[in-house]
Amino acid sequence: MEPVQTEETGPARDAGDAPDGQVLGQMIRDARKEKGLTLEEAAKAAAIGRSTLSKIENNLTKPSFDIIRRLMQTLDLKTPQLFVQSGDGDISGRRDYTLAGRGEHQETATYDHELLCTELTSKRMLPYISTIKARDVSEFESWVRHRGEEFMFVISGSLTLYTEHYRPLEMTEGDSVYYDSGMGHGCVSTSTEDARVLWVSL
Amino acid sequence: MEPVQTEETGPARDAGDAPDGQVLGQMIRDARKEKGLTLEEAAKAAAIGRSTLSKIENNLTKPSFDIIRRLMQTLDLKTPQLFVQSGDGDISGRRDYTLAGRGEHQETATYDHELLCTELTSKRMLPYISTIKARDVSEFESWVRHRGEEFMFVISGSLTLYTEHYRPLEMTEGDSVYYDSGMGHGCVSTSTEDARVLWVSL
DNA sequence: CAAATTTGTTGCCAATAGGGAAAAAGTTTC
DNA sequence: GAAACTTTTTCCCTATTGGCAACAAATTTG
Repeated sequence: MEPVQTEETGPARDAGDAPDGQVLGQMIRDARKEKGLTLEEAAKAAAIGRSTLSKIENNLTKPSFDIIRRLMQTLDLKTPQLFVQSGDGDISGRRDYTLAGRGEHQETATYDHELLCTELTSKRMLPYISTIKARDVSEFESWVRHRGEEFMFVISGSLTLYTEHYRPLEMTEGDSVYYDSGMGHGCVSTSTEDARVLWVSL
Repeated sequence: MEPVQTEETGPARDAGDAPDGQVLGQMIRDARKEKGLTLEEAAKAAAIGRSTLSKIENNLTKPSFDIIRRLMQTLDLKTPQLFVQSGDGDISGRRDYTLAGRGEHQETATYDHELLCTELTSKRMLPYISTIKARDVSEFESWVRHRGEEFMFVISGSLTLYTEHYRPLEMTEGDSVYYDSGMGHGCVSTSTEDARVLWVSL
């Protein structure tokens, strides 16, 4: 079988189509419409003037940071979309898949990582499958720690997840955990076979 | 066994400690220092005046949206932290886990979703395990479609993933895919048992 | 189809952000 | 410890934002 792995088709990159200069207003307007709010309602909810909102939606003004924040709250806008910059690209209309066991391997002292969907470089989440090599906490010289959030799902085996501020968490097949990866953390296999987990970090 | 599921300990919520009025400057300063940049270097890199940056760091001015964006690029600031509002909070120092099969169920015509780690409401990724009920594309009245990115991992069984712009993708246990969820998409089980997948959307 | 009401857009003006340059504070060097 | 240099803060000024209110457009009502 060939290492078929990635495809790049479809509407692909709409380069300069980011909230940069223009589209921001449109995004906000869409969000507002989607919630079925009028300018006045939305404006009041966000505690800003309706004119201001109008101007923002028509790109007649570059909103300030806190105005944006208020709008995000009101309209349930997710941060990511807003910050797409033309250049660092989004994944509009893209797809990438990885067959079981065909990810890109990367080994450390305590883990054996298999990065998934690596062809899609501009994606925002980082998924990988890891085989836990560590068998004892002492094998970690230092905690893994990096700003962001992390989700972990136990594919097979069982393990203990150590996280700062908390007591160790015993996990087995099918269990999952979500945590602030800014906290130090590390996994240790407790099953006879090495535990395998799926990690998604952000 | 009791429905033990979530824990809230550690440094937890620092309530009004959000970038709201004050802390934003501190965050930016920290980020800059961490990269070992001087005001001038950072300012130049972000294409803004050094005085401006100084004022922002000292909370003497409320930066505009695009200034913030430029800074985020330059300083590798992640969006989430910046937008934490006192109230909806971030997940700093938090952790939440879900034991196998104990997630919050949510059913649709074609899927049976089990939401994971739901106690951590302010998390940015949305992980859930789904059992694919659909057995034929025709069962989808319309594609699922929502702005964002999505990662999927096949836990068991096999399925066909239909996505707009692409030919259907056959997947089995251990395969994974990452795609723009703005594209219409839908899954159909092809194995005798219903396929189970782990989804993480953003 | 005109009046009434609601929704969205434009002027206008006070308040303030952002940049240049000078002053102040902090470092290093001799 | 003063001089030389670097880094940060403070003024000052112009450009823009954001809100109020008047205006225009669209929708509803009688």
